[in-house]
Amino acid sequence: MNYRAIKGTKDILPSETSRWQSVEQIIRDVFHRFNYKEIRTPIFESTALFARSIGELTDIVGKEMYTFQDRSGDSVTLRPEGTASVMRSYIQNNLGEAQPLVKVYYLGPMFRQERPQAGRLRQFHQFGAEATGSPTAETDAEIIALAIEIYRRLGITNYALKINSVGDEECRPRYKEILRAELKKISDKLSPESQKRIDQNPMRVLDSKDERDQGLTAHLPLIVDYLNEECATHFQKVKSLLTAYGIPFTVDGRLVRGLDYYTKTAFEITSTELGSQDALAGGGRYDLLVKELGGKSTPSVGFAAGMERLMMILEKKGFAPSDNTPTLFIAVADESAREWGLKTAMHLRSKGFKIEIDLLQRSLKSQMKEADRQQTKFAIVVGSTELANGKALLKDLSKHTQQEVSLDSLHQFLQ
RNA sequence: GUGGCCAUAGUUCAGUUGGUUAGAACGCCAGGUUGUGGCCCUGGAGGCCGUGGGUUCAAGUCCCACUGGUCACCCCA
Repeated sequence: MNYRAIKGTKDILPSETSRWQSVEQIIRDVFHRFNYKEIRTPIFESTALFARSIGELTDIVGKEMYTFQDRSGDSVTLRPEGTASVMRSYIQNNLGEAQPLVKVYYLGPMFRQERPQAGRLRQFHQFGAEATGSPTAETDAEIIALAIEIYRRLGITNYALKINSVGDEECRPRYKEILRAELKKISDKLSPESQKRIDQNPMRVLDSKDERDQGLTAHLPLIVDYLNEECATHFQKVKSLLTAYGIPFTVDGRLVRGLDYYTKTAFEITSTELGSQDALAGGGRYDLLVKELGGKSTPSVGFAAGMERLMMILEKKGFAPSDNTPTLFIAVADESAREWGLKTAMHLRSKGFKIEIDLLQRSLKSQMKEADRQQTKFAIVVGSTELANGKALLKDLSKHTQQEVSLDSLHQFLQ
């Protein structure tokens, strides 16, 4: 075989697209119920946008981006996530000037050059939402509830919501210093990865999967205990709203987001039905980002979720997509009926019916087999006799019944 | 980037201590009173056994490399 899809990319085949479309439709519907409008941004942006927003020191920017020079020598990057582009667009198009709160969602491919594994591809799909312009805890709670509602609608049950507050530009640096000092005391016992993080991003050490690290850091202070009053009040409000909404959650004081722009609320939704890549969705508040990107200081909250991971669960659960099968298969018994069949197919399609007809000049038996394979609701067999009589047998393929119908009023029987 | 496992028809797999023409199931195609699906029956097409080296009288089977896949680390959705 000469050509294969690039490592870490996948074809979504005709046998799978119905399921994807159904799921996407439900996701869009939930977004619309919360009055979020879709935004579609380009899938590539100038490299600097991502470096600035996601953070120069993150793994995403440091080693996972598809970055290249275009023919004019500009450095461009395939988007590794959605928020940066949305915020860029928000600023560029002055979306915040038309209304104080802008609520948008997106759905589309993202790109990160990681080693592929279960639930992790190089081109993958994310959906997400951003609510920009509100500092209130109500907005954080809405974003979380919105994400949860999508999973609820899709019938996902084995998930867990973890939340945390990562503080703001005032209390977080203070906490980081305290934590850093504590980590330095045990630094020689920590994993090499964690040692590196002590200076760069000490909070990530608490998030380490390494069991020895977890044991060593078990008793260290958590940021929830060092929040300033504003952050603490905000966090409290988010929690009480989630409780009021009937959304179960656990506070995980070690939860940290991988992108640098988060402040205050951080959350993650994980599923026990996935492999080691078990995060279904993640998000939080990022009050500093818009200003960081050159806009007016504007508070914002959002989340992003992985489509493939969601599809993995839904496929396992046997999620049934909405019906896409043809309504009628027109089977022609002889040459005299072929042209009639083709014309009738066109006519009925224009009336809004899903019609299939054989294009391979196959035998009647083969046509019937094809109708069965396609799981069409009805099949009709037409030959010279039927054309002469103006009547034919319409067969209900699942009920195994048939009735004589007039060829002129076929559409009346196709419900 | 590091490591484990895997690689045989379209698909899922079986291939005995290396030993003649590489098999099954499903799928596909064609038939089964020349105008009728699903079940059943019969027949058929379809494999340089991932690629390249090596060991051997003999390699799908053993060894090495490469490529690809997969899972995990890492990271994250």
